[in-house]
Amino acid sequence: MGRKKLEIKRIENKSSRQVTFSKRRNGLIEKARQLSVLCDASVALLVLSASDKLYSFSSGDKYDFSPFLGFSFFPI
Amino acid sequence: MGRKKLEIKRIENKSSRQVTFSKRRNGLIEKARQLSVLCDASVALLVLSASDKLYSFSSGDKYDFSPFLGFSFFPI
DNA sequence: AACTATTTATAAGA
DNA sequence: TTCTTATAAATAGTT
Repeated sequence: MGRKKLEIKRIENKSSRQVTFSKRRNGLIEKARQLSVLCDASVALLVLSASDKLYSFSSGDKYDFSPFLGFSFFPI
Repeated sequence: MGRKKLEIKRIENKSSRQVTFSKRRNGLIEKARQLSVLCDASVALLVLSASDKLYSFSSGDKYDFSPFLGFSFFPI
């Protein structure tokens, strides 16, 4: 999508990468929410930026992912 | 997207809901993968269908979400 | 942060 | 249910 087709490989330019991260992270979270609503599905999504900021979504109806996910999230 | 605009609320027709689930689940997983590659982000995604089938994605480079997620996933 | 030209995702239909 | 296609939505590059 967008003015040009983008190859799916690491974006080398740092500011472009940050802008794309912000746009696509928001898009992904919204898509996750839509899937859970439209299809009665439980969805948990965690995104960790390269600078270790955490963004997440969890549909908390039938199952609840969130309490444990905080702890599951660890460096290897 | 698609022939008509779709309201974001539970799809009542069961077969439509299943078809939409399958399409959007695949789309969401692909978007998660792209975000992780493009932006050097760690992403973990869990999707549980209404009939309790699990689908997941995890970018396993800097952080590894998957081992714990299996256990984090519980009915409330 | 907004815009908009394009690409991509997908709702219906075949 | 797999493929097609018209259309809605996301977003890459621009301002």
